[in-house]
Amino acid sequence: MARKTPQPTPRKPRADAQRNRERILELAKKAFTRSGANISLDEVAKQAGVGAGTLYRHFPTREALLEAVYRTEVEKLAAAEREFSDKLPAVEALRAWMLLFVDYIATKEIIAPALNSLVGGASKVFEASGDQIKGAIHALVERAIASGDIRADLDPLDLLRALIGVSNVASGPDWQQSARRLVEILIAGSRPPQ
Amino acid sequence: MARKTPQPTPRKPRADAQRNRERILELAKKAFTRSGANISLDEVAKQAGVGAGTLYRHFPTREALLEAVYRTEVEKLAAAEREFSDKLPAVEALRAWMLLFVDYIATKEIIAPALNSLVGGASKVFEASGDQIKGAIHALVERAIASGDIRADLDPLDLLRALIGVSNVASGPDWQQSARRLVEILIAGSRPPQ
DNA sequence: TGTATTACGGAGACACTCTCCGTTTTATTC
DNA sequence: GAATAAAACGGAGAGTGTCTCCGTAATACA
Repeated sequence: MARKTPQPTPRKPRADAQRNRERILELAKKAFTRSGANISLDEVAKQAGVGAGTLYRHFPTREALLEAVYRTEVEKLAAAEREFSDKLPAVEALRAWMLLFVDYIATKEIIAPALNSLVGGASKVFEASGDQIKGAIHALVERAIASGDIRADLDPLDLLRALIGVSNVASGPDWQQSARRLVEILIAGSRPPQ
Repeated sequence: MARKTPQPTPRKPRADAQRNRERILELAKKAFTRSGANISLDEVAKQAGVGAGTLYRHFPTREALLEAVYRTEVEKLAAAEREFSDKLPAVEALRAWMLLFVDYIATKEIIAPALNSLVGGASKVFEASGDQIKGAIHALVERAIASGDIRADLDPLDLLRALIGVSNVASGPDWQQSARRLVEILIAGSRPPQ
């Protein structure tokens, strides 16, 4: 009967909690995009019109907040993998996905400074949401290997590392072009020895 | 006549200032290597046995300190470029240098978290010392292009970005191997279309 | 040795992180 | 529509790190 409550204490979650959570996410994304991943969390709380305690209750750490903010985007990337794999030849799918990854960062759908502190430190985003990303590139590479377009001994994570790396050096007006060129280099370098 | 003093007020720099500067650098490198690039600077000052004011006078920002700490290493990288270029065929020189770069980070001669905060933010290391690094890879790539081993339209900085990127994801016991594999991928991907 | 200059040091103002707990809001019960 | 207990709020404040300021000390030079 009870749908989502395994135990005898069912209680509808409070509406204000839900509201606040969404509002914090919304304002946090704006703040991160505007000022980078190191902005004061108290400041984010203020902008969202909540107390610091509320923010920290919903998101215990900065990284938890970052992860929540970008979870949607990460899921979109995972979805794109499925779509590309359905519609495109193996190598094309891989290329398209890598370019999409780059574009997400270029257009600040995912901000580079976020990846920066996430990947750099003892972060969790690329362990939690990261599993999705890893799964995506893993599937793409596997298919490309099966089709014979990519060397069999290629570790998908190598490519991912390089991609993330480029996003770290995201400075200068040229960087997006550079990222695209790098995708081509990576793909070319991943082909099997003829 | 006067060698290093453009103006009429020549005065030998104070010995204690020089001593302190060196001592700070020495202890800072240890501290960075041990605890990462985010350690408290007041703590570094304490370990070096100087006041916070002294540390900040010598190195106004965290990045200034990081740059000074790693300047020696950066110069070694630049020197290695010259040596490799002298002794090795173009592609081999490029490969050797890229591997050396990776090794420096692997062996903590240059710590990855340092590069992390350096490259990510509005850092200066890869503008100041960075010129040396850029110069090195530029020379290597240019020679490899001249010898026909590398595509003529390759931007040397693309390779550098990828290298730095990998160092960011420096986690897990496998990462050094991954970095080496990536170097091979990058080189293979940089060859001219046959 | 005297003196001008340079550098030192650490107290303290300011900023950010994160927690604790008294107060308020909400869902539910009657 | 109250009454009640549970859930969530908010912001003061303790803890920590950053960076500056300026009275004091060390040094180079005459």
